[in-house]
Amino acid sequence: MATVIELAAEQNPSEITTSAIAHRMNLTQGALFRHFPTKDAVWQAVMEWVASRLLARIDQAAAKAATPAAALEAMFMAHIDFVARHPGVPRMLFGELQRVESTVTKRMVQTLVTQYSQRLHAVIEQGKTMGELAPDVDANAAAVLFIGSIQGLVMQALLAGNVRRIRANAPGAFAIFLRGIRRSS
Amino acid sequence: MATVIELAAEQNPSEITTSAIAHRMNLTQGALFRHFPTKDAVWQAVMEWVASRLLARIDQAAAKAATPAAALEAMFMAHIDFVARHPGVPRMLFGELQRVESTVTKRMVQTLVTQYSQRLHAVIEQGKTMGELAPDVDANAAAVLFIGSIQGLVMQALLAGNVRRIRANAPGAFAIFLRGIRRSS
DNA sequence: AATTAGTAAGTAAGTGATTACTTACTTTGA
DNA sequence: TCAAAGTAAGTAATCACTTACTTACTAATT
Repeated sequence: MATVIELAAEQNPSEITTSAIAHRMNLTQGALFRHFPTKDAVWQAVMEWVASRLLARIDQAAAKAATPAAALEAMFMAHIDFVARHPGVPRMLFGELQRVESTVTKRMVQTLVTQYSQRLHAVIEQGKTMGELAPDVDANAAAVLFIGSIQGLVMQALLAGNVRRIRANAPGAFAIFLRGIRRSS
Repeated sequence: MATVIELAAEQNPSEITTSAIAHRMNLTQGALFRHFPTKDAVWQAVMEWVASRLLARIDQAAAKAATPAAALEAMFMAHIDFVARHPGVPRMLFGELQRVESTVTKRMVQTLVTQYSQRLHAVIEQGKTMGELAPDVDANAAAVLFIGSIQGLVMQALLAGNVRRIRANAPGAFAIFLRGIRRSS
């Protein structure tokens, strides 16, 4: 699984072959099929790994924060950090969403995004009741914008071919987002 | 080219075969190679078509607007409209950006995004000097967020499998974005 | 303690399906 | 008449997956 994520950082995830995975592990291609029945099973295992790790990091970051706005910022930065550490992950997730047929792996990404959105929704609503965020904010739109901001940063990194830069640009993007939902003083 | 964009709306763009394109055009696969030397040449033609049309729509929308903020909104909605009309386009662009090697088509997407960002940058700076937008706004971060918002909406549509809904959710997302860069009264 | 049997993990060389692209030949229209 | 546009049947490469066989180790039986 670590090998697949590593390869996804170096090439188009949909073009990762079983041969490439095995070769990177210093194995022959056939050996891979002693441990996974199909290639799709490999992807399912990888997706499961990604989903659990990412959500755990997000939750951990949010738990430490004092206020809802601080929680959003911590979640944002934790996500950016996760992506910077594993540049192959967003590529894999995007790639899966491209599929039209409802494959098992696509559905796993769908549930991941759903769970992510629910967490955002909860924090935003909490921020509204606590008076930290504007009461007329559309929580759904804010969640979309939150995830979209990260996507935008990732895209910029893909364009520049520089994954490190994503960390430098993240605070600026989040600042605008927060200003867009914060209660005006 | 229209056929490719049509197919990209129905399946993973990277899995579109020359056979599928030809069949949709009621031709045999070989006939396609009378008009294009390679499959990549087809993609280059498609990308050129997309880039010129999208930028033209954006410029047209911006020209009609009275103020910079109105121009941003018009550009946003024009982009959303374009995507809703051609659901295959964002999938193609995302797919190209996934590539690691610097292919001709990837570079075309890169220039498209660069030109797009330059236009956004100009409008935002204009809005700052006219006092409509906050003077301390990071124009680069704002441009990333603008494009990211659209990506977020597209992703939501891909998740739901419903491209129409993107039009309904667009105003809410843009409202938060604008609030994030507008000069506080 | 020594032999035997069984098993998980590996290799190397297939297989059939699919793909972009080619070739030899035919049709069509100005 | 001739060139552009089309067809049908290739071709070589690549892919996921299979098969036949080997190796290293463990457990059970003698």
